[in-house]
Amino acid sequence: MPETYQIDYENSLNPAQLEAVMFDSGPLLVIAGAGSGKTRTLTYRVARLVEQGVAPYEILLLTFTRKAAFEMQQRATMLLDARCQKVTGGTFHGFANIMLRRYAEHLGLKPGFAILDRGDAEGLISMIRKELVPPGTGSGFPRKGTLANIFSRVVNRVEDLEDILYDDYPHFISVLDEIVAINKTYQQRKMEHNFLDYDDLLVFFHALLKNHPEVRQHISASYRYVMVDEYQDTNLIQAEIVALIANQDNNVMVVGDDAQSIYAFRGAQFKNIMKFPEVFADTRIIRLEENYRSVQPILTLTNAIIERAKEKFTKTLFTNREGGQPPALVRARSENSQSRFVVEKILEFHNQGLALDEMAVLFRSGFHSFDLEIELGKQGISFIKVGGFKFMESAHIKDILAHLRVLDNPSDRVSWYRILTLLKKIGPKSAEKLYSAIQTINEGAAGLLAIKPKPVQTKPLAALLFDLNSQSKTVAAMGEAILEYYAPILREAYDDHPRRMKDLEQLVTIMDRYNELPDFLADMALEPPNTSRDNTFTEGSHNPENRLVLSTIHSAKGLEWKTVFIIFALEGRFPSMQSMRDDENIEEERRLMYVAATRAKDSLFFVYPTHIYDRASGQILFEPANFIDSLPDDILVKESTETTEDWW
DNA sequence: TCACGGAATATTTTT
DNA sequence: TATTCCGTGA
Repeated sequence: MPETYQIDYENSLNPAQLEAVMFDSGPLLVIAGAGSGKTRTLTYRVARLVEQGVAPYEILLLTFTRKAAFEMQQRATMLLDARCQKVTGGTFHGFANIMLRRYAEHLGLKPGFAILDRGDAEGLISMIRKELVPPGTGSGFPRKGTLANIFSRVVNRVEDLEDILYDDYPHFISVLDEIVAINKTYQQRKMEHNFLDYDDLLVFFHALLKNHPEVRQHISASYRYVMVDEYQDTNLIQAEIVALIANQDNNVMVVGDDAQSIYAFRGAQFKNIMKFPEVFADTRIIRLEENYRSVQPILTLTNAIIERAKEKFTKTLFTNREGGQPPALVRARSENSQSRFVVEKILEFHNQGLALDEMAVLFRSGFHSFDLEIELGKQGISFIKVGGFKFMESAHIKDILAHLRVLDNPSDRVSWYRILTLLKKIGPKSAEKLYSAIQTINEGAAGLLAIKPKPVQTKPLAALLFDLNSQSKTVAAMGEAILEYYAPILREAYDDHPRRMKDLEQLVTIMDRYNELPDFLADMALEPPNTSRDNTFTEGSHNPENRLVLSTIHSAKGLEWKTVFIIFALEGRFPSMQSMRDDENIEEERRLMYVAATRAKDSLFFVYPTHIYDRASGQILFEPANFIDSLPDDILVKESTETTEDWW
């Protein structure tokens, strides 16, 4: 009740935000439109609860990335004080990991389980594929990455593998049996080795809450206030986890925007938002509709895009930002012509004083920017490309981690395989033999030393592992030793080894914070080190070197730029060919277009090339994206890069 | 059995 | 662009 608050909420927030922040107990759904101050609202509410006397550790703040959780904690701390750092914040996966280690025995799990990151999972799958499928099966068979995707979808969408294949990978239907067999072995092998992949973390945590009421009650009672960010991106399992944890007090606040749900391919159900008021009786719904980002002409257009969506919570965003030009749809005659148009415009803006990092080029898929990248290179415009899988690839980091994994879990076949094949003259076959020999000896990682007919090349590795195994070193000291051993291998394998070596040195610095090897390894899987040059770029802040941003739309979510170009706004590219089969997918593409367009503050351009040959379908693409093209001329200007219409 | 080079292939991404 | 897969020669 009306105490005096330290923070001046009333003057810092608009009425809708204020209502959400002051909301006391019970279920609350906040529908937060693009650019409406969603994060602000969440952080103020955390601060407010703490200020009012709620114990910080009784607040659970679930997000999709660690960065988001961390940022909110920081901001709340700045608003109030250090108490906010004690809020339990993290990702669904991170929280599941902690709970599973604590309650592992209830599920018959060993608490020391290792977490497989995406690369590990692919490695294991690839191994199984080689065992089960004869090598000649070639191009009609999914690659390891695709297999990992398929298996993950089965879990996240709670569907049969067969259905997933029919829906998303019809061209692989002919090898259904083999894929099913690989999946079965994959699931078995994880359990044999005490591995959990990312999906397992959620599945097991869900099972823990659902099948063990006493555990559930205990967890539920510990977290009396639950908050979930980006609720439109939760899948069924995550939504149930939220409901199970909240069950005790029902003090659960979820924040999201159904119009910005763009992760259906990994199981996100934007309908979770629609259903929230059904699951929780007496849900209070608050809409944040004031947009603080875009000028009116852009907002008019984005409202028009989303207005045509089939199913949505109705809301109309408004802004007080005056002025601005209507967005443009620009036709180019070829991909390269599109690239040159974008480059020209960027130079134009830049010459007028707009910094490069105030502009972004967005696209549906990573490869859409290839030609543009070349063109930018020619013009000497420096850029940074965000999105794609790069950050988890970094082979050198994985090499180091594999050495540590083997120490932690000597039956980790994937890691053994990795570190053995780094050695000269050791390929798959030799690695396999050595691995089984090590398992037979059963002396842990040091077992490598004890193998009788041992190839000479393994000697240095054996010595290293024996050394690490016998002496009790700190985690960081282990890292140092491995690094010393690994340096020559690195130098030979990569011509950019100095940069990679810096990454590794930083990895050792991170290791210094850990006392226990298993803790370090778990964190590395859940929170891979941000060492690559690309990751110097952080959300919301300007990239330090003032470079133009190229990004997939998925990676651009939550960010904003003064000027935004959306390229390949072309039927068959965006919306993508695969999505054009059914309505649900088309709707997702529409939301994706909405997310892309709402990134722009001052100017917005859609560009599409014509005469694009699509290899997969054999068609020539030339129609502009219908979501955009169908909009009335008074809110969208249609242009062409050619004044003379010599198209053919 | 391994290493290397060329060809084919590619949604979207977080954990 | 960059990664993965396959065929070839040592």
